[in-house]
This record gives sequence, structure tokens and C-alpha cells, in this order.
Amino acid sequence: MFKITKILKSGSRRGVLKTAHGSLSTPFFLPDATRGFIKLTDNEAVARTRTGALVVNTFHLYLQPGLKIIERAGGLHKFMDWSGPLLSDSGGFQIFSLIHKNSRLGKITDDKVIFHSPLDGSQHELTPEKSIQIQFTLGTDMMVCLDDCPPNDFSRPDLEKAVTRTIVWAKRCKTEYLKQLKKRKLSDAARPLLFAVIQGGAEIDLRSRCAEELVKIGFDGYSFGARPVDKEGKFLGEVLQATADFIPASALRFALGVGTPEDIYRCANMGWDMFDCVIPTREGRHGKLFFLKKFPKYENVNINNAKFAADFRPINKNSRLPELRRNSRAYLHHLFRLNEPLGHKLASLNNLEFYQNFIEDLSKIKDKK
RNA sequence: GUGCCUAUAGUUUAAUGGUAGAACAAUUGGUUGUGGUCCAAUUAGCGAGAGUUCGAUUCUCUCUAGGCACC
Repeated sequence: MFKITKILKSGSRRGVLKTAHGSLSTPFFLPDATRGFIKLTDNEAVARTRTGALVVNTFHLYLQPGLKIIERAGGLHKFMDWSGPLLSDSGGFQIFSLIHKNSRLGKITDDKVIFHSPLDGSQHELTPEKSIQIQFTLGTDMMVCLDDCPPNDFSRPDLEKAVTRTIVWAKRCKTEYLKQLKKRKLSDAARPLLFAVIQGGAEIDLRSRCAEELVKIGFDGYSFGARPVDKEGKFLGEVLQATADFIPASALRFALGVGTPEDIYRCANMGWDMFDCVIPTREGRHGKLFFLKKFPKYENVNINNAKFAADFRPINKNSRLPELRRNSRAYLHHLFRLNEPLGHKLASLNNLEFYQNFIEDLSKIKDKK
């Protein structure tokens, strides 16, 4: 399913990952299509940016439209008309963020997490088993274990608690995963990949212990849990580096939530293979556009700035997407001033293509002879 | 023509005889397992003139502009 083909002196890895919905070469970046779509755009256009795979979220899709609809549609790929690989996040991060922000929104116990839907306030509960069952119902190609995701500034005892719970829950996820494989008679080639999440905040020894226990259980890949930046937005490079080193070389390394282009570049050199982040699409929606210069240099411009009002150059003359070559920056500026969804779409597409190009350039780096 | 009412930032509007506050707009930042509507900072104002007063955006008068009513 995953094969490493090369490890550079820098630590950067090259590999191939085969899923039931196609192959991906690593390293790769997955944009977040949390609710089954990349906001304000469409999957046909996203595919033209050569984006290979998308992340969807168990929590959001479970609440809306609900599993019955997706089951009746014939699975999530059909429902959202995406033929490439899909990765489903467990929903842990979202639920735990909600609860840590406002403890009235839910409750975490050793057995499960109880939460109130932000949509209608209705009460739901999620167990490790249920999270896996939902992900099988979605029919995604890569799945993530439900984890206890603490904020990075949690106290040491609280972080220890989260690590212990994450390990116990990962074990339960794995058991349920094997059960589902058997029940659905999925062959090795057709089976989804299962990722565990390594927690421990900024405490390296906790990350180490968490990784060690998870590796004993055995997963296709291991993810970096919690936010990869601290409260001030400073990238936790040392923690990412140490955590990567705790993961077996043969397994996929998934840097959840990473990140800016420079953070992705750094993480690739640490041996991380996969990245997902809201930056290209969220910043796109808010008018921040990425343009590649000479790799790894790039510029990040705010199309809302007054200087673009009469800038009739193309949005991106080097784009493979005709709509980004044809439309001017002045027009995009105009669309943003009027908060027009077409502007958000063009900006999102520009940034997705940028991220794709950035990762491709990164993948082309070779060891000097 | 007469009477009454109104005039505060680009716009819509608060408050006040002693430093005039907000929203939207504008200008510029921010966003790391999603915030489509988010967050932050900045710029910007008492229609004109005279009077009363230690001090007037506030009170008085004149003018100007707009609205309403009557002839």
C-alpha cells in the first residue's frame, strides 16, 4: 500500500501510496473539504489544480447530511462526485476544540465524548468504535483514529491523561477497524489505511511514549496531533522533528494541520509525508493569494489592497487554469470588494494550484552527486 | 411668501456648557486536523457667521441647505 522509494540526505522521503481510489506520490498535500466540498468552489475545478486527495471530516458529515443520506448515495465518493482518494479525519479535533473552548458544549470521559451539535444543540456521543464505523460508512480511503486532542498549553498531568486516553482509544479503533474489514470482506488492496494520532503537547517524552505504544498496536500511518503552532503562532519545529523520529520508517507520517509553505518544507525534511491545512483555502477566501517565485520562494499578496484596483495583469499568468490567466487582478479585487463568491472561488483555486506546485517542486529536489 | 422641524466622519447615527462614541465604508495587518458572514489595528466628524459665557458641537440670533404644513 505504501512504499518508500527514496530517502534524501536532508531526511526528505519519496514514496508511493496506493489506495482504492488511485495512487499518490509522497510527499503530498490534502486540502480540507471538511463538509464534502471545498468551500465556494467545485470539485471539477479542484481536480484541475491537480489536487490529488481531499480531507473530509467525520464530525461534520455525521451531523449533516447524516450517514443515512451518504449511505443511500452509495458512499461519500459518489455523493460528492470525487473519484480520487479521500481521507476522513476522526472529528476528535473539532469536538475537543469545541469542548475546550466551552465546557458546556460537551463532556469527555475515559469511554467516550458527549457533545452538543452546534447546529441544533442536540446531544450526540462519539466512541472510538463509532468513529471508525462512521468512516467505513463514508467509504474513505484513509481513516484517522479518534484521539483526545488537548490544547498545547495544557498542564503536564492533563497532557498525560490525554496521551493515555489516545492510546486506549487507538487500540479500540484498531479492533473495530479489523472487525469492519472482516465484516465487509475487504481485500488488502481495497482496505482503507488507518492512521493513529500521536499526542503529548510540547513534552517530547510524552510524544515518545505515545508513539511507542501506538506502534505496538500497529498502524499504516501516524499523525502529529494537536496544533503544530503555539499560542503565538510559532511553529513547533523541535516537537515535529522529534515526533517524526519516533515513527517507523516504513509507516506514513502525516503532519496534521501543517501548514505554511515554509512549515511544509521544513517538515518534509524531517521525513513527514503528508500535510493538510486550511491555509490555502481559508486565506484564499479572505483575499490572500500565494504566488510561487523561484522555489521555495513565494509571495503572499492581499488582493483587497487598493493597489490592485487598476492592476490589469492576469491573476496568475503561469497558471494552468484558464480562468486564472484570463481574469485580471483588478477584476478579482472588484469581486472581493463586493464579497462575490466567484472571487473566493478564483482565489481558492489559485492557492490550491500554488500548494500543488509547491509540493511538486519540493518533490523534485534530489541529492547532489 | 409664512410657520414649524432638521443639519455631527464618505454614509447612517449617539451623547454632551469642559477630550464627540458607534456601525458600515475606506486603509493595513492576522488566520496552521476550516471562520463562506472571522479577528485586530488605523484613518476620518460638530453646515457658515455672529452673540452669551472663563469655556459653545450643545444656549441665542442671522445666513445657507433640506424636509413638512399652510397660503
